[in-house]
Parts: sequence; structure tokens; C-alpha cells
Amino acid sequence: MKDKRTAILESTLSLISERGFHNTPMSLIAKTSGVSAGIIYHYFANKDELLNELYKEVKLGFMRAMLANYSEELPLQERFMMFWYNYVRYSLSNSARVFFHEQFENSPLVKHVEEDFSEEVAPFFHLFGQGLEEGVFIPLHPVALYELSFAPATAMVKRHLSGVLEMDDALMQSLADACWNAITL
Amino acid sequence: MKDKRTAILESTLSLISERGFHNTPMSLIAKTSGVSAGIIYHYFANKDELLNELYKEVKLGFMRAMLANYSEELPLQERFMMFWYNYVRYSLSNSARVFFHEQFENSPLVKHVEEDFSEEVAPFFHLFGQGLEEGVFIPLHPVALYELSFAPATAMVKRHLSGVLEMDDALMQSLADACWNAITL
DNA sequence: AACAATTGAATGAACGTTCAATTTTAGTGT
DNA sequence: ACACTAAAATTGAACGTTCATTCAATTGTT
Repeated sequence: MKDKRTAILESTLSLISERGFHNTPMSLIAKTSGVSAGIIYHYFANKDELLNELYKEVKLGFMRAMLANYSEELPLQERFMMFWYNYVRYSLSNSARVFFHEQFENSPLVKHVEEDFSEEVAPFFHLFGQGLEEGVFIPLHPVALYELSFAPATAMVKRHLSGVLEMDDALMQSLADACWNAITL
Repeated sequence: MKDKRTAILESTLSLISERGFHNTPMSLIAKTSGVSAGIIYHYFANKDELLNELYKEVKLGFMRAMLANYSEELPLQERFMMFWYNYVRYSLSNSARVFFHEQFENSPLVKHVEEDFSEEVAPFFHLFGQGLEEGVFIPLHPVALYELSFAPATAMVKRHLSGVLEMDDALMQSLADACWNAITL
């Protein structure tokens, strides 16, 4: 029965995004999911595996969201903007996923996970590779182009979700343009 | 005796940067610091306060490092580059501080801390304010200018410190220029 | 001697995990 | 439809461990 498994994953996501790893015991996950403590170990070997499964699911969610409406045919800048807006819009409406993801990526836990997302990540590298070939992007390691494009977006989304500032459409557009300017010659 | 207090703070810094919050018990901090478990509570009320004190110390360290050689007299771009290189160089040679800081900022713990760094942060806002007045920067919330300038730097530093790629002088310079391009008209 | 610093064993609570017992599901024969 | 049964799902109390914190006793300092 997949229902119970996803219920556990969803509870874990929202609990950890609000309370952190260290402050969400298995017993609380069980109670919030409406299941018994023991059954979690029927679906996941232990807490670590539960967190890793959730991490993979969240990571895939981000990548799939970015790839929505993606087409290899579109011109470079339009494809860039597609990725960028997809990412920011998805993040803005999935705060728990953002907080969980950031928390996990910045914890030593992540060092034990060596997942392979090469298939999902291919379109990004294709985009950056093409921009480099065409001489549109500054000659840089693709990872650097990636971070110049998306790191400010993530940072601003987190500020918005924490209530520090409001990200309206005008700000979003300015940011997207600024990121494009950062990576183009 | 300040020696013991700073020894505790330093051990905590390196332990947490390598093992994470949840995996560094007070007993291990004590052993690593060469003190008894009890004495920690002579210098800090509890674990939370110890972490918050460390966080403040680390945060101040970053800000002071960025302000090295700072002068209100320098032209805008030179001041920007001063901040930027100060930040990146300091980060590159203080990996434990980077990892601790990132871990802490992305955990729910940070929500309980409301520190006031307005004094230390003033020069940054002055820089962005001046650039906006002079029409050199794109018209944006100063926080957005800040994130466009430093979020990619942080992300690339973390990748370097994790061994994913190497940040040499050429890459550093390209990144700094790209960030400048992101925020200028 | 008075006070501060320090020790480390003891305490009690919290937590991850286990497992014997119970309930539910699915399959088979009548 | 029904009865029966074996397997799978589920429960929750119990276990053993780990951990933050305490404190009576000891050591160091002024």
C-alpha cells in the first residue's frame, strides 16, 4: 500500500522543514502520519534511509518542475527563462521542500548520499554547453554558470518564504534578467 | 579564564562542521576540548546558548573579514571587489566556519536567534545605496543586489571545499566580474 | 580561609528500534 | 456466497542506548 508510505514521507517533510532533523523523532512522525511507530520500519530500514528517500524525492521534484514545458527547439534565452521561472515559481509554492532541501544539502548527512541524477540533469548541461559553443555565455565551468543563474534565486526565495521581503512579479523579472546578464558576455 | 571558553567554541565549530548538530554530543565536545563535561555549563547556560554564541562569533568573523582594508574613499567598483575577494578568500581558508554557518542558517535553530548586526552591516548598505543613487546598479532592493553579488560566491566556495571543482585565481576573477555584471546596468 | 574553577559519576528523559501479538488482506476450495 | 487459511500489514509496549544536564566533591587561586 503506497498510501501509508507517502503519508510518512509527507509528514516527515513538513515536520523536518519546521523543526529540523534533530527535533523530529520517529514517534512524532508516526503520530502525524496517523500510523504506529513500528510500521515506519516496514517501509524504511531506519531513519537515515527515510531521510535519504525523502531527499531523492524532493530533489527529483525540483528537477521535474524545472523541466516543465521544456523544449529543445526553443531559443537559448527562452529556454533559460523557462528553467529559471519554473524553478522560482515551484520553490515559492513549495516552502517545505525548499527548507528541507536546503537543510539537507547543508548538513553532513548529504555526504553519505551519492545519488545519480545525471539523466534528469542533462538538459541543463546541454543548455550551458550550447551557450558556450555559440559564444553567448562567458567561458566558465558549467557549474559556475549554473550557480550564477540559480544561487541568487534560491537565496531570494528563502528570504521571501521567511517573510523578510516580498518577491513580486517585478522583482522576479529583474532578478531573472540580472542572472542572465551575469552569465552572458 | 578565556582560554577554556574559546577552546570549547573551537572544538564545537570543527565538530559540528564535520558531524552536524545532531551528531555532536556535549560529551564529545568536552573530550575534544580537553575539559570535563560539567565545565561547559559554567561558560554556557546550555547547548543552545553555546551554539548561538558560536553562531554570533562566526557571523562577526565573516563581516570583519569582508571589511578588511575597507575605505569609504575608494571608487565603487574597487570597494565592491574588495568586499567580494575578502569574502571569498576568507571563506576558502575557513572551511569549518563556512560549513557551520551554512548548516546553522539553514536550520530552524536560526529562527530563534534575532541578533542585531546593523552596525557591522552598514558599509554594505552604504555601498549598494551609493551605487543605486549614482545609477550604476540596477534599481533593485539592496538585499537582492547583495544576493546577486554573494550567493554564487558562497555556492562556488562550498563546491570547492567539497572537492567538486577547483577554484583557482582565474575562476575567482571571472566570477567576481560576472557578479559585478549582474548588478550593474 | 574564602571563593572560583573544575571534575566526572549519576540522573532522568528522550529517542531509535524491535518484536510478540493482533488485525487485515488475498487467495483457494466448497 | 461462504469458510478457511496463509501471508502481509499493523500495532504499541518494551528495550537498550544515548544524551543533556546536575551537583556533591575536589582542586586551584587570591
